[in-house]
Amino acid sequence: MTETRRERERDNRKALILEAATEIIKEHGIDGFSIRKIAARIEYAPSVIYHYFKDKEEILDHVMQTGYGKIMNAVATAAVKEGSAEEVLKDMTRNYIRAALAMPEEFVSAQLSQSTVALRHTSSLFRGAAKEKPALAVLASCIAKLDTSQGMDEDEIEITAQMVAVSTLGLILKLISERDLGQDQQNRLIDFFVETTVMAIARSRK
Amino acid sequence: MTETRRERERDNRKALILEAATEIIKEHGIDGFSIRKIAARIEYAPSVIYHYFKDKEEILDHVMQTGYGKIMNAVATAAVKEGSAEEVLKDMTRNYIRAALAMPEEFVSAQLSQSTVALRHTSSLFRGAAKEKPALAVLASCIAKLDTSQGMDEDEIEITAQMVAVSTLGLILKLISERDLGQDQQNRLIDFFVETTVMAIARSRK
Amino acid sequence: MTETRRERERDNRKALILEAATEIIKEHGIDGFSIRKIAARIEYAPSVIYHYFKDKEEILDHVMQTGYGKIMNAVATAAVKEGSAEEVLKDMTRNYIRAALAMPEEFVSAQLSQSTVALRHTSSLFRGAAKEKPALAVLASCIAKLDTSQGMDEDEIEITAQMVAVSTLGLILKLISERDLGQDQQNRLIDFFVETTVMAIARSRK
Amino acid sequence: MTETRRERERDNRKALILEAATEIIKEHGIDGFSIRKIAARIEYAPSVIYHYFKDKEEILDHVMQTGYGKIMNAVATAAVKEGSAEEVLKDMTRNYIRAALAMPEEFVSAQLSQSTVALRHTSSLFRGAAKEKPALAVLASCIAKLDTSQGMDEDEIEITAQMVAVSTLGLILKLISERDLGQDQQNRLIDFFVETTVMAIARSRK
DNA sequence: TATGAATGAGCGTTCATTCAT
DNA sequence: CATGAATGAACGCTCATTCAT
Repeated sequence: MTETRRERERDNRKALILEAATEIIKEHGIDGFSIRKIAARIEYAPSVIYHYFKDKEEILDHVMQTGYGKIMNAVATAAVKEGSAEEVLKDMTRNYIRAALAMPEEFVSAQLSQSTVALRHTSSLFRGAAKEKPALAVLASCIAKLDTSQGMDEDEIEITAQMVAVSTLGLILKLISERDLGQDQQNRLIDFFVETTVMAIARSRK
Repeated sequence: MTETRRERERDNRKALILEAATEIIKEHGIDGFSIRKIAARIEYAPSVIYHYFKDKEEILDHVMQTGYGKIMNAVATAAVKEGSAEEVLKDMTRNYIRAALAMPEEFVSAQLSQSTVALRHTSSLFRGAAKEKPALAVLASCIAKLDTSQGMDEDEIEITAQMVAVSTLGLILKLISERDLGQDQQNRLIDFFVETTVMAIARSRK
Repeated sequence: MTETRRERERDNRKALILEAATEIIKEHGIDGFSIRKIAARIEYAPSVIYHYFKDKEEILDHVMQTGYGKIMNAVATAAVKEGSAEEVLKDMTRNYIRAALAMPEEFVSAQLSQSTVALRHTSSLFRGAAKEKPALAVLASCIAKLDTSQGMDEDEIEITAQMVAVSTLGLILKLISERDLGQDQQNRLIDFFVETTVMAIARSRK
Repeated sequence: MTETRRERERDNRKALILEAATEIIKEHGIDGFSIRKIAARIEYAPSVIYHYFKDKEEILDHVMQTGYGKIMNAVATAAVKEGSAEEVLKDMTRNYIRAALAMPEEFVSAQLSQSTVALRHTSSLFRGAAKEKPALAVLASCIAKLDTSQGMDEDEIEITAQMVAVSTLGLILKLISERDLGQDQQNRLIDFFVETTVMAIARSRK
């Protein structure tokens, strides 16, 4: 029992640290993130952090994993909505973009980290990815529901989903990089992207 | 004569520094790049570097311009080739992807760096970018030559070019991230991407 | 208890740093003063200093406050003595000169430094300085007690105090510059200065 | 002959360097003064400067000497004017202050430099200084002409001149230190100082 | 005479990390 | 479990100076 409470407390403190880390990444970017800033924020000595995490990298890995989860939720939300397959696909893409833009630093670090931990989550181009990766699976199943997908085999659906995924990722990353674009232009680009991408798939077989 | 030799030697040394800088960026990314690392690599005192370049930024600028030049060359090569507009567009995209994959670390760090210097080179989503950014200009002019572009105004051509650019970037970045994919799958993805993207544009107005 | 010992040790170390800082200022002047020189002197790594002080400025502030305190003590000692206002004023001036001569390098560098930190402590010519600057306040209140001050308004008392202060400062700085003068001549100059200055004020309104 | 022309050219270049040095001190202060900045300004390589001057200090010494000369001229100008002794004394003091404020950095460095070269020029508190130091001589002769000086012996006149000199120096240094005072307050202080100082001497013996 | 190359010391500051307590 | 002390490396940059050419 005592054992369990201790563990709970320990987990609480770990969560506290990760929370602080996330906020710092949000505010200072991935490069401005440091153990000492976490310590300052949670009002502990920097060395305390090493009781809970091996090193800086371990913390980063945790933050990325959490971020990935948030994005997945956003995508999944669209998936369950009603409407034509086309509408659902547009919604999903839009949600994905919006969710990513809402946590730009976390997103970028998650997507681009070369750390093994991160790659385990984000790799999505291999053959069969649509079966292993939940995000891709949702996307693929949505594409499969389009009228035009009649006649597409599994492989083709997967690769189409992958193309949508990478294209969207490209847009998001550029939008994050060039965050000073202005709201108008940003919306214009997103709208255009969503419309043309979905339309392109919808028409691809006609 | 002596004059010229001196200049040559000076240029040699500048090149040496830039070379070292490029390697460091390859290994440590743009953020891990430092004057002192250059100095260590070329086995000179750090202060020497300031004989040849005003500051860190100037070096970065040179490196990025060089990298950018390589990419531009690859793209331009396709631009002058004969063939239908569609063929040229496909070639250009392919060349862009290949060129980027040939210098992955440099490319990634340049594209994703938030540094002002880097952004100066890579920003391409603002309105009017097609006029300022050579790479985008080439792409736009190519799109303008497609049959389907009849009736597209300048704005629409620009935003289309931007969409092609970000999508391609997304693919490249993922291909670099997941470099263990295997040659076959990589080719398959690139081919599919190029075909569907160009086709999508080619059909967009019909 | 342990708590207290720790604090004591911490304070000890802070004092050690400040001591070293003071010595360095003595030897190299305020502009030759550096964090790294402190570190070298106390034989610690430079970064240690940042455990105890926020930055260079905070250290300078402490050092100057201490120096200022010594001077103030000397002046204040005279202020509480009995005797005619004239006598007190003479004593004060004399004590000020003596105290300054006892810590020449510190005094000079503090008085002449253009650093914001130093100026914060030494500026005294602005309107209203007599209210903000303790040293000037003491001087002004003493002047106000002279018979001749009848009829002087606050402004006039302040500016008179300022004139006494700058004149005395001038004497001190020259005495420090020309430290090889010889004791006799030094005393002669100080005596003459004190007598004539006080007398000049004492008679100014008659 | 050739010899002489060479020498002339050499002197020209030395003067050029000193001129540049003076400007730099004016603009960047004594601490911002550097060999490299001189070199940049005269558009020569830094190392050239070492052909003409042993080191940084030698340049500084020259600059100070020149500055001293300028001040002396300002004081002398007043000395030859007509008017009552009191008026001349006031003018002299005012000119001295104005001249010093017009070249603050040079003045401060000259007055406070501990370098032997500088001290040779600025020392003025020793007994007999009024005979050796032109500036003090002028001041003393002026004081001697005041009505009140009847009965003052040489020694007393000298020490009075010394007191005027150090007091004025004190005012100047503080005015330079606190350069942000505002023109009004600066004028107010100078006027008050000149009036009260001269009056104090003029009345000292009555 | 003048040059450019080069050095080495120095600056304030931040950092991840270790360790004894 | 938590602390504070401490380290050593790293950062960009400026400087006075030397030296071979």
